[in-house]
Amino acid sequence: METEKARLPEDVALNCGYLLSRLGFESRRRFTESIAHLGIRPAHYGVLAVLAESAPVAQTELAEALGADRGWLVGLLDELEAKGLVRRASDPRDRRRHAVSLTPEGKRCRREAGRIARRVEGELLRGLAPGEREHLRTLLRQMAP
Amino acid sequence: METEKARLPEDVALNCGYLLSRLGFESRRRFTESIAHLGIRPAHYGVLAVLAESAPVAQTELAEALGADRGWLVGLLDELEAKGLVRRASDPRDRRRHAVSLTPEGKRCRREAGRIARRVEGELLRGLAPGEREHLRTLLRQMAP
DNA sequence: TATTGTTATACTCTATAACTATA
DNA sequence: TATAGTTATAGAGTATAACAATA
Repeated sequence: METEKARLPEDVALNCGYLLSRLGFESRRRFTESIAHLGIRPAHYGVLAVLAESAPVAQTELAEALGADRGWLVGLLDELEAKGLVRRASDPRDRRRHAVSLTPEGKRCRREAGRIARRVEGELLRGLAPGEREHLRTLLRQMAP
Repeated sequence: METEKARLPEDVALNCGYLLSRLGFESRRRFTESIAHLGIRPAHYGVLAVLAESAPVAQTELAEALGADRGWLVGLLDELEAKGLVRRASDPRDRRRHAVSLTPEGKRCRREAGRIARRVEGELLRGLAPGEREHLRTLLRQMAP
């Protein structure tokens, strides 16, 4: 048995895919924790954020804007509706469609969670100078599409 | 119902936490897919990589090097052992401890998966110039400690 | 026949705690 | 009593397919 401490090799620890995966997980974990007192999880926040900008909207379009499956969205909307944060109204012109929109409480929750998201981002980037933060944002944005 | 497409607001789409989480997930997804033919998942690769550098090592130390729980490691080692990629030998000086190490096949698998990791990283960063890639790596490393 | 919302299922990753055998 | 390994459980996130109502 070796006496030296076991450690992750450099080629892994410096791989951007590994770093992104690790930091991405940590980022989500912190945000989840920081909005828990609002009674929502990150996925709920995504729904509220889209609705704040584009409501009313049908569920399929909402799922598409989130890059998610429409079946997965149903449960989230059930929870958000039960909390009084969103409304589902059936569209009179096409009764298959539900027009989803935010309630006033939903709008407040989105704003508050948005403030928290900015704060958590600040904590996550605390090791970087302001210029570096913007450069990182640019690089990530460039990879994202 | 609005006619314009629903979309994610800018303050979310440009939040570094959101971008990291999204890219981290995508990165892991691609790597998982790319090593599937080796019969391992990313977590197995982490184990192999640590062992390639620091074996033999006890399971608790291995888990610590991976930033993981020792209970979670057990199942991974069972699978790796069943595939003939790692060996567990009981330490004669302390029979509670298992000295874990790589088999020759385990070493080969680690090298092959390492090559794949570099390739996947290259594909992930294809939108960035070489200098930008190194800058990104530096920024991520700076956040990671 | 195609689409919208719904329901069900399964699989992975993660977190936690309790159990055993050794020390 | 403390530690190493093991086992069991539960929750969240994701992916997939099949279903009923409506177009």
